[in-house]
Amino acid sequence: MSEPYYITTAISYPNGRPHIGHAYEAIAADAIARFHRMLGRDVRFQTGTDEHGLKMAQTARDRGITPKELSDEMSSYFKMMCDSLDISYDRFIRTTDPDHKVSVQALWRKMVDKGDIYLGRYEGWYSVRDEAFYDEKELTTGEGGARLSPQGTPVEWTVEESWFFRLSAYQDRLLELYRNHPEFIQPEGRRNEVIRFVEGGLSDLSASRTSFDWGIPVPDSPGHVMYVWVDALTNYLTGAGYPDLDGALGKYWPADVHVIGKDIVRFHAVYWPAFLMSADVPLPKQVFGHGFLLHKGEKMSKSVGNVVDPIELSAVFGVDQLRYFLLREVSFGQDGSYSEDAIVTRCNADLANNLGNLAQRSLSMIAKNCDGKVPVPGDATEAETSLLSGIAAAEQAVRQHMTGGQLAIHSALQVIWEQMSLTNQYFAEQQPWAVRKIDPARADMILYYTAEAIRQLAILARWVMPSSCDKLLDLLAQKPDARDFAALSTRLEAGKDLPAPVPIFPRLELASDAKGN
RNA sequence: GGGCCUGUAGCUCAACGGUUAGAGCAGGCCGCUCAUAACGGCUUGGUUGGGGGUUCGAGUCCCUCCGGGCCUACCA
Repeated sequence: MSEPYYITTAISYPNGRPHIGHAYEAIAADAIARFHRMLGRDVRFQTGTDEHGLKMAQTARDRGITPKELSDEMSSYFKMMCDSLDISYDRFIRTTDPDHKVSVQALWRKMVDKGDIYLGRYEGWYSVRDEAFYDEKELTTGEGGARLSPQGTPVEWTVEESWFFRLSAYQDRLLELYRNHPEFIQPEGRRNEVIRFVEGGLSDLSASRTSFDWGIPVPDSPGHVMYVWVDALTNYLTGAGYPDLDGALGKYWPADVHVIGKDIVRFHAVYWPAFLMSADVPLPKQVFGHGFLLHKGEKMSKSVGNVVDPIELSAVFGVDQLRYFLLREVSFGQDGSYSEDAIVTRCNADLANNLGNLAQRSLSMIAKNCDGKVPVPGDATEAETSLLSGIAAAEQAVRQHMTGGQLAIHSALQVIWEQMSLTNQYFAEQQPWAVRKIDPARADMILYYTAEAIRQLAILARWVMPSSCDKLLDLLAQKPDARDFAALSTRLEAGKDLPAPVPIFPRLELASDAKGN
């Protein structure tokens, strides 16, 4: 069996509908997962929802339904988003899944056995109305000097019993991990921040709550439910069959990469490895903190009203168009900016004009002049040789960008699209439409090599735009099992019947009411 | 308060301390007609945020100022 590859996204907290940021993370992780599948790896890709906690319980109460009913509904929106964006998850995990409870409680017991869990007190300013603790500096002073929460509700100093995790004991081992495995936290900037944070000293972590009950119960401790991060992070292990890592799914652990947003790097790069060290579970190989998507350079927020529904966007511009745009336009790891305007510009230039039109013009020439069959290649000249060797070199560059620990998705795409431009150049220089009049065999040959280049380019881009590239490969009569990187070296078969060509990437237009958005 | 990152052509970004700072998109001109008014060629455009310094040589290193962003911290 081929080498396992386990990749996860963060699980989303479904107290609202999914937004473009959720879509971005899912798309990026999906592309990486598909890339490794095309490389022949045995890929396991997991995403899902994190459903416990106070907020969900409150919202459910407000709506007069049970937390489970609420999370069933909300989780389904996230699953629907994944399905409509062609996210090829192997499991959509929910923290309310029965096996997750088993997994979390097993991990907890291991940490208890290690002596890393102890009973203590969690103290702070607590608002009964908000059911939340607030930091001193968040408070405001109301009438008569009363302390108020940011929501204006009264707070009182509250002492709550809580189980604590002995995080402080892991400072040295964590620093050693970061030192010995620079690739553990990526990108580089995030790594530096985490190191400085840990160097500054670690406090023990409150690991249970008694103020609400919508969560996974702490074993043998009535009234206590698991703190959110113990619960949520463990989903990655649950997906590998924990506590039975010798089972069918155990081969996927340790995970190759957790793809997450930069805001939760600390939980994944500090708490998570500490929990695992405590429980004697091998550590994941990498935590990759991607950047945020900004709308025209500004943060998205409900109050500004620039929160965009990814499903709507993909319905307007196309799923693969959205996928391509996000992965090509944003430097993976950096923050990125998007706008409908930018999507249209980028997709028209790269997809409709460069790739789509190239395919359409060459394939329709084959349809008209070659009886709809793959023409005979003949003996390649310098032009054809360098065309294909350029693409072969690009494939190597793409592999390096995607497997070098950097996950430079945008660079990989850039390299592929350079080859598309070169193929357009080849086609224009060779002028098969003119050559046909004086040397039909040579014209056939030009069309053959152009089609072959398109076949290879479609394979190279397929992990980013699965359905469009599959359509393109359909037009080249390629079988489903001839679409991975291994198939790059098997040339088009002359004489094979091709279906009538159809345009794959239509030109996009900005909806008039969306101009400038 | 401490620390990190960043500011390069209208836009998005490249440039091991080394020849006249590059590319894509956008703009302009020309060509072509096979194609989704697409493609190809040529081209306009930057005192690399300001100032100072190190160096034979600085976008690249150092200092400082200005403008963004982020992490972190119990100064009222």
